[in-house]
Amino acid sequence: MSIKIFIVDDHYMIVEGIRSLLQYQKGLEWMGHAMNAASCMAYLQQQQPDVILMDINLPDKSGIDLCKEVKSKYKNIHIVGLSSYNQQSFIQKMLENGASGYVLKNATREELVDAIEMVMEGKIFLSNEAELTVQKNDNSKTPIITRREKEVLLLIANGLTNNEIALKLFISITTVETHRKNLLAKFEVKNTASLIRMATQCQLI
Amino acid sequence: MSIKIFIVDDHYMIVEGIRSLLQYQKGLEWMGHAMNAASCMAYLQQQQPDVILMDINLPDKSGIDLCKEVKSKYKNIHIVGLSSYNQQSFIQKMLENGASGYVLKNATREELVDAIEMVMEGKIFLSNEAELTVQKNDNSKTPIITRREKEVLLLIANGLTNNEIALKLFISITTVETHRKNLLAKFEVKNTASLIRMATQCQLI
DNA sequence: CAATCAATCCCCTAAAAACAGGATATTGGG
DNA sequence: CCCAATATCCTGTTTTTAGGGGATTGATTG
Repeated sequence: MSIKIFIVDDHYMIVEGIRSLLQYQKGLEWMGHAMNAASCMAYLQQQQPDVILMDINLPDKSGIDLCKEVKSKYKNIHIVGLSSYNQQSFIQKMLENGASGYVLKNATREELVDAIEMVMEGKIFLSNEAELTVQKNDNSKTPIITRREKEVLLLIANGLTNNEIALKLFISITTVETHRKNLLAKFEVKNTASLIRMATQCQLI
Repeated sequence: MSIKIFIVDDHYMIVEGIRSLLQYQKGLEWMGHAMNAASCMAYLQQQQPDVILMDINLPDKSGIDLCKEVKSKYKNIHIVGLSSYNQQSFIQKMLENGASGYVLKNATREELVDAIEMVMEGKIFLSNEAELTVQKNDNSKTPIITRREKEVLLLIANGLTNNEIALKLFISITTVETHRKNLLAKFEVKNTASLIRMATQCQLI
């Protein structure tokens, strides 16, 4: 029985490219594609593929979120993340949200087919380069910050002072100072400039 | 006579996708593709296409540089930039370096064909969204800063205090403060956090 | 249940940055 | 050569951060 493949990507060229790469591959059945998260979910109500190739960047919501949503409703669907960015944080988040693999958009046909077959066997597949990235950045410098801290961080990035943040969040200025203190500690920096810089690099802003 | 098309992109999926999109389009002839700048230049020594679709991000050099190189040797080749990023700075640099058009990777077949035909007529083609970006950011908010100011900006971004910057640049701390003051004024922000944020957005950091 | 973590609040001091309002060389381009 | 822009320096005041101590509450969780 063929493995049923579905693609979610808003780039025609990618969709066409994958279709073209896979079309004469036996054992695979092309079910179609969606260009955004909403139509993907709508499609899944009618039919379920075995494997979804899913772009990280969709117009209506991030592939990372969509991944979670799909997996929570359809446990048997295997998801392979698809992206041109070889960024550790994305890879990790996709896997945390239930993805079984991650393929870069410069993958070859062989890599793509491998990925599909491996995730069907319940294994994890990562593109060569993606795997390297994970290893290289595994002891990632991105600190774990709490929800509140992130909130404060964003407001700091927007140029608000501690006082303004306090007013906005209905908390004491001393609390804001504490959050800020913790952020500086977690990012291992000693002032606002570095904080914003690091946070930007960690794509938290 | 058919328009001869050549593609430079290191993503198989994109190359396949474009080939697939254009293969039954009459009036177009697919010449082949290169996966990097070097093999593109090598190919051009043998044969010259009419239009090159060129990715912005290549493994060995940026499409922006390759664009310049190709145009300096082969004036008659029309170049269409190809990218998933809809970033004004890239678009502008491609055009400055002799590109005739810029297409996003989520373009439809029609858009792609339009682009190719338009640039062959010597016109400029920009994807709808790319055009919007150019317009929106044309009166760009990126302020003009002096060499010294940029130097100071970078050091600020690296987390140095005014004092440390003063020591490093062999200038008085008051001078650093002045530069900082001017930076805040030019970026129209009122503290370091916003400054670093804006500077990052303007890709100055 | 004890322990941990998140979020809140407080005090204190010193350092740093923001803001105001100047001045003075230097220099490159019209 | 002159002017405008750049870079430099100054003296103030006020606001904001950084960094050092804490403490309390509530939720989560092994």
